[in-house]
Amino acid sequence: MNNAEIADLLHEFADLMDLKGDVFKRNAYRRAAQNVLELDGDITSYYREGRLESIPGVGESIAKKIAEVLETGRSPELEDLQAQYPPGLIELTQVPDLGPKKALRLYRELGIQDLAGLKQAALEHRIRRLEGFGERSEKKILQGIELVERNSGRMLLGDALPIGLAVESYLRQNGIEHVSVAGSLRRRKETIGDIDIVVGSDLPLEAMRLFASYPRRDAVILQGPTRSSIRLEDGTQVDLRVVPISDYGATLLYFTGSKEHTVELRRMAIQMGYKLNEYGLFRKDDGSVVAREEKDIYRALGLDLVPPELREMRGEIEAAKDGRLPDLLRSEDVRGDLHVHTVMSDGHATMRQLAQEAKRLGYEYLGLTDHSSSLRIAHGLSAEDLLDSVEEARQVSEEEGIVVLRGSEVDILEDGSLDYPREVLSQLDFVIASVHSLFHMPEEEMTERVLRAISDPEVNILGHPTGRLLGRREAYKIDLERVMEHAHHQGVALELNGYPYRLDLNDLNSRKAKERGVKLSIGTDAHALEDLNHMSLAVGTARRGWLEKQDVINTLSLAQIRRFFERGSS
DNA sequence: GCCGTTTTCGGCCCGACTGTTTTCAGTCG
Repeated sequence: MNNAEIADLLHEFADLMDLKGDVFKRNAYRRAAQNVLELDGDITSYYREGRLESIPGVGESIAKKIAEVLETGRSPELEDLQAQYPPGLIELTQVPDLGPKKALRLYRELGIQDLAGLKQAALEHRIRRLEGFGERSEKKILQGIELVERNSGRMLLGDALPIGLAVESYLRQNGIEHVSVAGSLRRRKETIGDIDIVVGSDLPLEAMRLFASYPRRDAVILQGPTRSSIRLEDGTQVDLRVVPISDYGATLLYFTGSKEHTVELRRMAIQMGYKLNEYGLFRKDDGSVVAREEKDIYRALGLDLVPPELREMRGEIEAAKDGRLPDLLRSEDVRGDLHVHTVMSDGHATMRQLAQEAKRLGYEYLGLTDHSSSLRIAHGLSAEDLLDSVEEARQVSEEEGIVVLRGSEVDILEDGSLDYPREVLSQLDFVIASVHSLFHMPEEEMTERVLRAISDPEVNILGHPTGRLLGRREAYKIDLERVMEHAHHQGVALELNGYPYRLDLNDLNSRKAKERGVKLSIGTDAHALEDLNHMSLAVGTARRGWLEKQDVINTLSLAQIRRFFERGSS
């Protein structure tokens, strides 16, 4: 069993504790699950070495449960608990305003066991007859079920970010000074639940009116004194909260989260004799104000300002305490995009158009990486066409005043060999090697396949190293630990691919790579001119992975990056 | 169930909102 499976098991314990009504045990299991999921290394080695209890949140009892599951593949205690409740009960709590308490009552008093049963009971007006429920609750439940069925998935960062930033800049351009996206969007999480915007204004009605007249809004769903929601033309909902300017900093901190991070800040506040809420940091005894701005609140708690992307309870509090927060990568550090497709394979823009756009974006160089010949579906280039385009790249470079690097995204074939012969690859500026086929290999085979590929001295970057597609395809099974070790040894960079469905490596694996001394290459995998803008998604993910400028090869100057690409010829 | 600049027991974040209630439990963020 791997870390994720153990984490799932602990989450199941947590869900069941929720039903039992023990929120403290629920929280304990959740914390343990989170830490197991983000564990540096394999949980089985912790078990073998008797170090399970060194994992934060894992004590004697949870360690025993983990050990038992690793040994026997089963957890009798979990099975006993599961037997006490129908398996569909947890899904009931996905319906808004239905928590464990109500779900349990619906089960006990009406025999409702799952979403389907809930829907039927609501339609038959059986719910409104329960004490504490009424007609309105019943209607809300029906609406809630519809929401769960229709919208169980979250939005991609790539969809939410441009929308959120556009609304933000609209408000700013119309005179609102204190405005920011909040929530998981501000933290640049790979998927987003809601687009939340926080405004600080002493003229709240004005701000609300401005928001309600956003040009691309389709309808105003809700408009109150402090909260408004609009629906945009494409169906996306955007929520706005307006607070007095004096509360803006604390409110933004609060709505940015993560929940776990802000809970920790509040705990620290209490220990110091303070109280932290969405209005500010106050002295517990006399209620006087200690701090109101984000950075002042952090400082008063003895912390450096934690960038939003790091607020995930992954060690940022300790780092902020010790002045060890990373100096995170910035968009302006990136000197070129290293993963771009042209019309020669499956892209929509020509080399020249891409060069012009890259120059407009302020890049010094642009790496073109069309697909190789075996990838028929993407019109992979023949070796001849590829080599012919090397000369074209030189010409475009001269004429457009930006360096166009001719590379390739070469397929890693079944046996780990590459899709072009070495004498072809050696004439290119750089090479990305990627897996595009046979995703279901056993882990050992896939790992060997990739290791062999990056052993080739012509390869400079391993493209989208896990192959996952958000909401569409799981990562393929591969021992990233070994891949990172080998990449480090070989002087090969791992890619952080900024394509909205990929973001691969993800935040956690990017951080692992960095910690192992592996360099990252961030690229957009652009197939059209506007896709070059996906660099912001890659940078956001890189920041969540604690990456700094020196961890990323395409922050290097042209001369330096050429040297990096020369690894094989030395 | 975990954990210790108050600690091996007694806490474990805080406030708003909603719908159902005449004083509040449950849920959410």
